[in-house]
Amino acid sequence: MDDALRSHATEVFGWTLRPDQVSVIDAVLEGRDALAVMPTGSGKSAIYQVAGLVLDGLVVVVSPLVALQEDQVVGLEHHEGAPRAVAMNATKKARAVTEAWDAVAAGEVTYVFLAPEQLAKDDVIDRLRDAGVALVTVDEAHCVSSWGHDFRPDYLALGEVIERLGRPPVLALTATGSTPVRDDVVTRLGMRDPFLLATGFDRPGIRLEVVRHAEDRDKRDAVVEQVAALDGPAVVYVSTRAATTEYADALAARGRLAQPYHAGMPISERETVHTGFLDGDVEVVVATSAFGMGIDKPDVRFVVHADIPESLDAYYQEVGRAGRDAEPALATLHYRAEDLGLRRFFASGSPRPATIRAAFRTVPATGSIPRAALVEASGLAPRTAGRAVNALIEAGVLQDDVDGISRVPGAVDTPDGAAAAAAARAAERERVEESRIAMMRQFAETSGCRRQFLLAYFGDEIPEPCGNCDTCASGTAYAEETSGVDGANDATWPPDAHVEHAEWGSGIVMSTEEDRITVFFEAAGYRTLALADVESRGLLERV
DNA sequence: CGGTACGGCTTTAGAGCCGTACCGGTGCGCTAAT
Repeated sequence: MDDALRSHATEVFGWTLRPDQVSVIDAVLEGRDALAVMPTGSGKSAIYQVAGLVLDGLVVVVSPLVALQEDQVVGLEHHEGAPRAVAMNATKKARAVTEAWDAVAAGEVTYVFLAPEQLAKDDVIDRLRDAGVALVTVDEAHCVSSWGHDFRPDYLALGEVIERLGRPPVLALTATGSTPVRDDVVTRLGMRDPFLLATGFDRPGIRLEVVRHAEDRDKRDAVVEQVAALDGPAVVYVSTRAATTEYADALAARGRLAQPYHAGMPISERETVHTGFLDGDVEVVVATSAFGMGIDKPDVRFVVHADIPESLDAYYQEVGRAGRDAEPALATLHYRAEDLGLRRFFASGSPRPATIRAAFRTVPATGSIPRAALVEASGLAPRTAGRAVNALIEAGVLQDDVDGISRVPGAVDTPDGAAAAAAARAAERERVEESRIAMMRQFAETSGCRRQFLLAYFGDEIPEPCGNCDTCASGTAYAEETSGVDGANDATWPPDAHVEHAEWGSGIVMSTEEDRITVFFEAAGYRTLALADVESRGLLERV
């Protein structure tokens, strides 16, 4: 990045770039793929915004929420001299969309914001490709991993979409992601040897606490008791919509300005709660996971989990909404082992065999069928069909390329075989999900330092207990930390090392403790092995 | 997987226990009815 661009960026956007941002911009401008894992508010958007100043062509930004797209467009419009930005989504009037596409075709637009569902449409791809795409940015890229396989299947097709756009460089941005999630994003987007920037995950100002409960009733009482006494903006996360109103009512009865928030509420009510929280008219938001992306309030003092999340990735993302102003904050997890049952339920639920067979039958033995035509011909609901197709792609039965969906040569070629292959792959996925839930459980039940555990999960290591969590306060974290990490083991099995296990296949070392090692296996999920066994029985092999 | 609602049962008339069925998160885009 030369001085001219640097000063041009400062002139247009008003900020000065940090070296880490520059390193990613440089990679992208050289035509390299890049994955940047940076905290919210650290200027991820600046990367593609600055790139847009010099790149010759469109900067396509895939964004999961329409609200985020609009925020970005408005933000860019604020800067005089910034290239033009448009968002394409279903909330736009047809006329506005037409005008926007005309402007794109005329070369008057640089940034185009859209959701992956827009990119599932052929005409959208054609228009973008004809205008010339210089960079594809996938914002909130962890959505590819967490939503792609079922909730929003179009996320999974992004890799192919990028090919069809002429395979420009790909920039993936996210504030979260353990190593397996990052690898998943890289694989699914088809990124090639990406430049990786992962800034530190530690948020030392957030105190971490876990409170264990045996009875559901006691847990509910304890949550209400705690939150009613808190002084400062708070978010309470729960796992069901019904619980949002139950807690909000109980807190309101205790004199707190508390409001529920979940995806089943009318948009206007959701906005009222959101803006009320920003303005201070709402002190406590009791929410499902719907309250998250796009919520940028710096002075949230408390994040209280009344129910345990599905993974440490989700947990830390939610916890990370506290204390963005760098002032002290508190994160409390109210834990009951039974609450993990709901998470297991959410993690299950694969397409039914009959659905898989129906989707498979629509794919010709030779040649291919476009996704849209397949959905039509299958007679299935679009979403159901999308999930089934994705399940078959993941199972290696079908493939997605420029012409559409086709059979993988040499793979199973009967509907029953396809159903069996999909079921086997789904079982593998459930094992992985189950292991992520198990990691969440281990975090909740550990007597060691919470932060050490959490950061190890994200591939960061801190040498000493943090001093700002409940186990450090009680002293158990120090008791756990016996003779320290064995340097020899660390050298043999360093974090991120690729290993092979006879039964579980290939994996990545997540962390090594004094007597045990945690490895993430692609097919089996997180597994913790005793180092003694690993050494004596040769369970793992470096690859 | 676990919680709740509900119907039926009982060493039977009022209440508690049991088994069973059902439900549970996240957002895009599009359509139909007002």
